[in-house]
Amino acid sequence: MPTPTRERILEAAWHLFVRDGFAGTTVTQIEAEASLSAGSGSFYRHFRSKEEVLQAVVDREVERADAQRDVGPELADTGGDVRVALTLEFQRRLDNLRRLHPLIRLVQGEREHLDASRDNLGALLVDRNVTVRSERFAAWMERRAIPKRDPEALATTAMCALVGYYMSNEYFDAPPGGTSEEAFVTTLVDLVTGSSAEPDAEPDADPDQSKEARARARGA
Amino acid sequence: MPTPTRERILEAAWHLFVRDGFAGTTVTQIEAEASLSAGSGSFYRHFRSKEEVLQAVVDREVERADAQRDVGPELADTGGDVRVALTLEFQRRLDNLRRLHPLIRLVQGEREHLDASRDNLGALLVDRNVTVRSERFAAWMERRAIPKRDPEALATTAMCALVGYYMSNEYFDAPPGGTSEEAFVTTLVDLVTGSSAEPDAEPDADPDQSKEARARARGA
DNA sequence: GTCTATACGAAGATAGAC
DNA sequence: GTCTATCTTCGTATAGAC
Repeated sequence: MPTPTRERILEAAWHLFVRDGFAGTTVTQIEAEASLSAGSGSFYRHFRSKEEVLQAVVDREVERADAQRDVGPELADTGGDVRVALTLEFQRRLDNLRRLHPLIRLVQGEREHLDASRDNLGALLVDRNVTVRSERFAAWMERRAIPKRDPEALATTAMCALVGYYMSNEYFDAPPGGTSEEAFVTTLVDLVTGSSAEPDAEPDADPDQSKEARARARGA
Repeated sequence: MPTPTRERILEAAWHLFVRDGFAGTTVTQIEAEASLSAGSGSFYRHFRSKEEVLQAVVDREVERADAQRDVGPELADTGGDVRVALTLEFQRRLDNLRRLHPLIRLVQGEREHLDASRDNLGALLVDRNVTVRSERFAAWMERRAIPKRDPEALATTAMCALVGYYMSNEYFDAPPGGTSEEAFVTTLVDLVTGSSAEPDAEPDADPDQSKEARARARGA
């Protein structure tokens, strides 16, 4: 069964916008990539303008991203080890940001055409994550697994660190400060759990946060 | 003494690129803004192409930013209070990022034309800051003013948090997670100094990190 | 070095046959 | 719905007088 033309146009536009940007893509290119005659206005039987297809493409991708959020292996099987759970969560968050990179870049570059979609993406990338993470932090604080703080502010700060690491990395094609992802995640986990990197100087009050646990978290 | 035409063109291009982007700006507009006859090719007596003036504009702005780095009141007069010093430093860093926002946006949006400048800006924004901050962190760790960690990784993580907060804020026109800048900075200072937000649960080992010190830092 | 005038090409969009 | 053909606009860049 052949793909409807409208779908083929959306797919073609998505690929071309990601590769060449909105301004760098021509309707003629989109037509060619969608197996329409290049230069014919057949495109315009399906969308009124190039801007309209941009809107449609971005909305579709945001919807897809929303549907696929939190897909992956369950995180419940960490044996209650906070460090391991945090490490996996942070790494997954970085993976998610990287996966969404084409969409983020497109929305950012074409912000003038995409006010509504930008808000949707912001809610998806930032606010929902802060909400989820702050609830988890609050639960851990209740169980005294991590030091007590304002859960919302802590979640925001952790998420900002992850976004900043991802951004610096993608912008400049190099890990910021030459710090590897592993070292970065470990440090962030240290900060959130209130544990020090050097066991010598560490009070080590909570037996759950033992050396083996940290080693496990680093190895994962 | 009249400004040389070349300077007027650079200034005009800078303003227009910031407002409308590179693709959204025409040579004719630049000529008009530089008090040349619109549509005449007088522009081309000074630059070979629109791309060339983009390069020149960005290079000039990066140079300016570099020259003005670390301008501001001295931070030495914090009475040796780590929390106060960190709070001021972090706030200044956010101010710096905001000040450089037009340049960052331009370089980011036009990355394809600006490979070299992008590297310069990356070094300026990220790597130099990590270096400076990690040295300061190392000194504080030596004096046991903050918990011992890998100074480079800590500096990177703190800087990523600041970049992430700034980015989320600018992208989405709202503080991430609804967390105010003040609460964010306070939390980041808490994390770096290893102090908890709630004194009840705090060991309070170091007398220097007293309640008054924290109050002072918050008020600043 | 600045102007008037214009060449040249690219790209968004439409008309009308099939 | 797709095609061929074309309109129209706009923007880079150049030619040549002053």
